[in-house]
Amino acid sequence: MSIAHHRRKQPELVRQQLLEVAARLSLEQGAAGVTLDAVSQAAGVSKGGLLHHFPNKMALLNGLFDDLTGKMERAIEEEMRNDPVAHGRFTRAYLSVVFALGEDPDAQGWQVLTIALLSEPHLRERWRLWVADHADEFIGTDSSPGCLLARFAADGLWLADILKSHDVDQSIRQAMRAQLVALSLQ
Amino acid sequence: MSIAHHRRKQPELVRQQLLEVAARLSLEQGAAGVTLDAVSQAAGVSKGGLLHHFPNKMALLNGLFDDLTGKMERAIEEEMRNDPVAHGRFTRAYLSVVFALGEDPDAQGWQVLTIALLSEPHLRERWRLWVADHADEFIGTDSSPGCLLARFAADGLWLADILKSHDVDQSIRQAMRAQLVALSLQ
DNA sequence: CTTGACAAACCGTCCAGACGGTATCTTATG
DNA sequence: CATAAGATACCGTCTGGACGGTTTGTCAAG
Repeated sequence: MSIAHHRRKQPELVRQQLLEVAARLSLEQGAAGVTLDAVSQAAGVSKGGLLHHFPNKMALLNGLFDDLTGKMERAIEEEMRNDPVAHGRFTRAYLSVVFALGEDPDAQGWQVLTIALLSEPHLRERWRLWVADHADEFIGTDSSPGCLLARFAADGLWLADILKSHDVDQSIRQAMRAQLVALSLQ
Repeated sequence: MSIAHHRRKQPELVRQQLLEVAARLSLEQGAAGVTLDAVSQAAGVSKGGLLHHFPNKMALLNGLFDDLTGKMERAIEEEMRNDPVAHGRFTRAYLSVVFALGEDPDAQGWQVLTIALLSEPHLRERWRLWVADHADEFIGTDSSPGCLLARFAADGLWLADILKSHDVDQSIRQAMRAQLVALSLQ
């Protein structure tokens, strides 16, 4: 009986807090660091509390996946609304979002997704479905080799951001982005 | 006291076998499937035998890393030897190796590396060093934005191969490669 | 007073690594 | 060359701890 037991109940807030903490832990300590004990403790909630919101660990990971892909979904839609050119519209939105990811220091929750993604075969499958759905939806405008290549390059940059493996100068970064946008139009 | 205890001793062979099995397990069951018990059993070696070759689990993972980056290293050097043009030579070799990876069905051991890489912070650091070393070594010939972009795109394709997230037609694949080679020359 | 939102103790399993041993190989010495 | 003396390559069991999940209890709000 402590803290959360006596404070005003805000289940949605606690749920969000749990997801946030899970993401942070996965970044700092690797996917292996995401244990029910660690997450619940870091979120200031008991293990039972965590399991009340997510009945098992996979539910927690799925929650993370839904949360993050949901945000990505909305960000992409937002970008697409401001793009008058049909051809390659999805690809350019994708570029915007991915590039922004690397520049926003507190967007690390996204990066965590990729890591968990690769570790968990189940989430790999969900990601494959996500990609297939979008490739299908925008097959008319974004299936050219140029678009595909641009998205692959963005993924590569994403990976580099996650691993912090390259130190890319900001101006070069922008030049690369311009080149990829050009690719999406060809 | 069985099998390997009575057969002629072949430490190097056993060591190789252990690495191979570890890679296979990681692919089939995810990183969590790489336990000392599972690896030793699948390799036909006792747990003690495994721990004789690799004093702890991290040593095993490091062994995997060394083995795979070593192979990659040699493959790249081989490719570079056959390339007369200095500018972008490393990048083109990198492209060759990465593209070949996705086409060779039994090169899946490589893919496992990436997964373990992202999961383990320690290996992430080692990978960062590997990249930094090579970027440094070929700074004179392969540091142009075009080269960087080409390598990022290759990484993205690599990721797609691992996740099996995209179904890229073989002819499109080759067209993309040609375009990336052109980028490495500009 | 019922129900949702937690707490806290507990359980079974799995896993990394330690340990004490045994079999085979290598090397040095007589 | 023979062989003793180690060094090296394994075997198989045990343990302590971590981790996912369950159960039971508690409190606050409606």
